[in-house]
Amino acid sequence: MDKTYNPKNIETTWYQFWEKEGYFAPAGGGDPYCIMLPPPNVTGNLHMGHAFQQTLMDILTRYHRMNGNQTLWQCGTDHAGIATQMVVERQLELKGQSRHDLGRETFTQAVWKWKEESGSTITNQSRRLGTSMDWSRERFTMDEGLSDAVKEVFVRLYDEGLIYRGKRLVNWDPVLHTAISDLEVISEEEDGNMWHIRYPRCDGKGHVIVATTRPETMLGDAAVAVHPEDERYQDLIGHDLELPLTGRKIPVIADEYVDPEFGTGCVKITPAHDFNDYEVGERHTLPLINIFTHDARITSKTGMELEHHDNTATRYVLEDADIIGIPQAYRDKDRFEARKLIVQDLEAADLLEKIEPHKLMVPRGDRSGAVIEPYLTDQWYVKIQPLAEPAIEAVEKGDIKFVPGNWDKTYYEWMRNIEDWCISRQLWWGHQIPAWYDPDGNVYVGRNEEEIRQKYASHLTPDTSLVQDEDVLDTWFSSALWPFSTLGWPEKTPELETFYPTSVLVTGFDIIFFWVARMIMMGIKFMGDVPFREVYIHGLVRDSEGQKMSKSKGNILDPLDLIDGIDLEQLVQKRTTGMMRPKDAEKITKQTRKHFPEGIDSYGTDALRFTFASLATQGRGINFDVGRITGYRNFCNKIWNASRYVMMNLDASELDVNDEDRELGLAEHWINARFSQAVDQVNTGIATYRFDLAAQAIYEFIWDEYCDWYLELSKTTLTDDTATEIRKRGTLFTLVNILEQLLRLMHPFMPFITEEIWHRTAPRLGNDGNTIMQQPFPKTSEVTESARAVLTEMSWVKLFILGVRRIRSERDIAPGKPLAVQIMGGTEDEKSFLQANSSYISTLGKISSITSVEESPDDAIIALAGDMTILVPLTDIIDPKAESARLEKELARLNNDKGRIEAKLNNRNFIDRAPEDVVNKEKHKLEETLASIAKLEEQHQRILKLL
RNA sequence: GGGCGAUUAGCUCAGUGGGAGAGCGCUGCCUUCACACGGCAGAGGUCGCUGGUUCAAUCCCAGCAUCGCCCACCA
Repeated sequence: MDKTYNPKNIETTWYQFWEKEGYFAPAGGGDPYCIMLPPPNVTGNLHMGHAFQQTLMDILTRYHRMNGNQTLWQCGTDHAGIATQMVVERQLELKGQSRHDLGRETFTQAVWKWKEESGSTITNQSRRLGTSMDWSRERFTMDEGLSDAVKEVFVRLYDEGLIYRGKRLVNWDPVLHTAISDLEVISEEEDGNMWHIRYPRCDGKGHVIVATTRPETMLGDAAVAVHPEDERYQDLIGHDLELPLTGRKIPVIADEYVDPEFGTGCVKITPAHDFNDYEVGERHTLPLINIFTHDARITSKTGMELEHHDNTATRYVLEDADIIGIPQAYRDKDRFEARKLIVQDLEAADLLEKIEPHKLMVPRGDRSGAVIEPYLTDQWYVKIQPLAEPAIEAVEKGDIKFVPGNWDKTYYEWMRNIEDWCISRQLWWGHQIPAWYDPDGNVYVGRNEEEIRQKYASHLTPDTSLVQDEDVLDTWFSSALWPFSTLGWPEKTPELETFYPTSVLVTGFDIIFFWVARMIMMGIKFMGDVPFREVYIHGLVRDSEGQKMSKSKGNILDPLDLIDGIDLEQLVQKRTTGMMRPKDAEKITKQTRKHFPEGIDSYGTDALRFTFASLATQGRGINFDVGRITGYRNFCNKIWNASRYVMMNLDASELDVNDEDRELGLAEHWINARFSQAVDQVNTGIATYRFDLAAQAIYEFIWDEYCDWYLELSKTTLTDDTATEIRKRGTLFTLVNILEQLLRLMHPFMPFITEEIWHRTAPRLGNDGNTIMQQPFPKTSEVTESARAVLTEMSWVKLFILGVRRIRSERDIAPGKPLAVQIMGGTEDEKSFLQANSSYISTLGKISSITSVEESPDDAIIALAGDMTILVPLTDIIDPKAESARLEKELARLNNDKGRIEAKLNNRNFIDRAPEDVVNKEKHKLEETLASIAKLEEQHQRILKLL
């Protein structure tokens, strides 16, 4: 074996082997265990969030597979409507083309082509992480099967009246020309102004002042509202105002929506361009006056008919620029340009009271960055209330459990205030809505045109032409079906039968609303059961300073760079290419050079995975510090070298470790008992999704127990010429046996290094299995009385050794110099511990002799091991001053303890009310402390004499 | 405005109603035949503040301060 662990050589080889052998597919007859991979965008790249999440899922998957479950990790990718379409549109842009130049069919073909080319990027990146997904079952949300499921759901919901089409205000992206959901709108505070505009009264009695952050929308005003009880404006209610610049008259209405305290107490009402105003308009039957085009330019359309708006009683949609009274100068102008003109004109007409700087929340599309416009369009909606109610109930009843538990509050909060889901998007890439229109505009919904012609044969003659709705469905519509569509629904497949409901969903809190809630609703609706029993919500990966990782901040870490390493120049280049704002390049370059002066080292997959596991605490933010991964890379090396030690000793010995005639010493019994405890901790950690605690248990066991103590203890036996053969065999066996079990314990966390070492280890124990993946997870053993005795004995032995080491270190005695040690006192147990383990103690403490004395010599340094006093007489080396100071410090600490315990025990209430065992514990503690103080005090007196 | 959460060693974070922990960093010693990606020993914290409950509070409760996130949003 090499002296240093080198992950590069082994990782891809093992992965290819696993995949080729089909080890990722469900097998065996155990209880099913299934995880659905949140499908990443098909054209995306694997980022730290994916890597983190997939590591956790892989740990669960490998763990359950080893525990004998029939385990499926269902993988696949998402077509990601807007994101993917934008990527391809950007490519066209470079060629000076738009999607309209190609036309819908050619464009979607181009997207498919791009999907075929780049779709494997992210899945291959996943493979580098060692993820044991069942690639043979990989799905894509626009697969034929999944598209069938989408149509099926749409048609059934429509037939039940749970999908409808309506003209409503939506969040309109004027760059992408599509509706987007509330969740895709990001509002951030920006600097703006508040314009105070005078609206003249028609009766000539002056004017009222309205304030707005968006003066251009005044063209679409349908009224001015005041609070019904606002005394200042009672005489105005019902009267008309002149709407400046348009020649229109608008009424003053009374509505409780108005806050009389705010501004002048007069609010302009623009029903077609503001969500609140829309509702006010609905209450007062105001017309919807649409002043914008799809590009958010001022409309120039004329000759339009008044359109009846059928959702409410009698509301009219006004879209005709002449009727609205839009001055010629504004028509076709961009909204921001129009704003300037309008403000100028108002000023010229002396209708502008004042302009105040004002901070406001500006809504922007999360994909395009464009300012979102509330805009009146025809869209498809899912009536959500009937679906939300059982979904809320499922969590209330405990059919679904959130981990950590308090996420259910967030879920309830959203689900109880949920509004109908707008599912149509004006894109070309996605599932086209299965609705067709006849020439009269009547709508027919069905799985395909043929079905519709049959279903509606009474309405349709064979020669009636039908045109399919141009819109596509929101990406999340198909994602919502993922837990059952991937298993074959609407067919009744064996996989569906076996794996639905799935075991757990592992996801970030950022998509609880987008995805989790919708899967729950759809799962209950169409499968009659929840899609998963548990939802484990993990934190989001941020940089070391807690900042979100983003291209524009230039703080992105690529998980593959952490695995393979990257030099500084390449890293800088990677971070500064393809940026939205090239200006930032300089700053990012500087920052990167400062943070990573040497670039990024190669750490290997296992170190990265272990880092992720150890970071998986319950917090919301996971701050990823590269220093952390260094520590776990070192840990991998530690494991590697511990194994190397074991192998070297096996090779050096002629003993057959598989011969069952062997004898175990205290160290062997001890490490076996400790191992069982470690397994227990790992089981608990995984069962409670505390991957950090599980990882910590592994780390501590290996480093602090197996390496620091057991390996050292084993040396005393193996190098002892007087040790018996069966004793040495017992030691060798325990070394390799614990190692082999450890590898299985660690495998879910670190698949590669464990597989590699396992193949060198397991054969020594007569196990010639093909892969560690298919080996059983280690079992715990019961903590017996004798195991407890072993733990007690060993901890005393350690105490003794630590005492000697401290004496050595604090008095600067050379580490190699053997010490003559004297002992005094001690309980019968301690005396027998010492006798039985003198070999361990002498070797690890580098002790030349141990003699028992009745009285302490004056010139000795002291340490305590329980009741036993350890003395090292060192006339030539001792510095009485230093030793006195050390003892004083130690005594101060003990006296402090003594004071605290005595105060407790002197408190009557404590004696009376505290549980008996707590009181006894304190009494015992006091005895020990007093005894220690007595011993140290005595020694202190002796040392003082030397001064 | 509504909701959720955080505040523990220089940094990043675990943790428990009854003796404050880890990793990294730091200090000293050690190139000892698994490992310097190492070994041994050590320094360092009034557990945000103020009250309350309790025999006992870093932990439970209330208030405050600071910070963060989500949702909504007053024109």
